[in-house]
Amino acid sequence: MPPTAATAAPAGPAVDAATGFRSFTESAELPEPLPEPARAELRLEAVLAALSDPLRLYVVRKLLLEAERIDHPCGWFGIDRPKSSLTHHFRTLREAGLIRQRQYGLSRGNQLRVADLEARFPGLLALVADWRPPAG
Amino acid sequence: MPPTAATAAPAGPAVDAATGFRSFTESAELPEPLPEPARAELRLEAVLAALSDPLRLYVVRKLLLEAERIDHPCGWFGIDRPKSSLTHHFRTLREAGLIRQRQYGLSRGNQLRVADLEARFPGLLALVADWRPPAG
DNA sequence: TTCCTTGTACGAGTTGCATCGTACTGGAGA
DNA sequence: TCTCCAGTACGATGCAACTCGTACAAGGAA
Repeated sequence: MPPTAATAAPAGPAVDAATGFRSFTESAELPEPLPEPARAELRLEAVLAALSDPLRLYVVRKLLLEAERIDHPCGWFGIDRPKSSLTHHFRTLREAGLIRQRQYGLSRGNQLRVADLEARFPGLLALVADWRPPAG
Repeated sequence: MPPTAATAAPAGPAVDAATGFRSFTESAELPEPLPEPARAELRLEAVLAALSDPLRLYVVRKLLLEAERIDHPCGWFGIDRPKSSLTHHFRTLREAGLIRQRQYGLSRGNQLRVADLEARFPGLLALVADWRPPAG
């Protein structure tokens, strides 16, 4: 944590002009993530509980397969549920340590914690990648 | 599945005289398992939900590390809970497809479905083996 | 300033799960 | 036959999670 260096940086991260996606190549420009467990604090029970819900499994899988270096707001996932329900599920994922959330003005970027998860639970994300939804 | 061969076998499996443990080297002698999902029916969500409970994680890990070729009754695990609670957790594990249960007269043998789990969810059991209980 | 958008906070209703006491079943041994 | 024993079945309780509607906060654009 640099004491004062980041304050002069622009408010948001670099944005691809064509896609509107935010890039993570320059990590110094990013706003601080919302509260989350550190890598050493990740609990297998909590991670598995978070992944035992098909909706959250879908979110994690979509992030894993389609958003490796880019984060996306909640609306990007195309889930037809009330906003308050999505808030609940994304917070569950963040508190279990599966995703990192950053605030960009209005929207909130969701990024999978690939490195942390692979370090603590190697092979787990491969199981998520192989998953298929129950019926459809 | 041999059509009629197993009917003439003795009631129980081979038992080690020194330890009292039942061996699975002669599978033809075993009684039929209790109802369980077939390998192709295993659902990742259900398996992860079953493993999200620390008590069940402990049971699966103990079976994985200490009972590879042998099954054990519920009492063997040394869990200080009422019997009705243990029935609930072992049934949850069986219905999710993690363990196989066979009736030997009075007691019921619990065996981890290592081959099925490795085939459907490779690497999952390695995560269970690395798990450590929360505090103690 | 006014409106739109993204998402949170709060609360209520509902469901499901964990826990456990009690009664019961069915085999094994004295 | 009588008793013990491993485990089930049933029902009650309490708690946590899922779902959702509504109200609210805050940035961005007209």
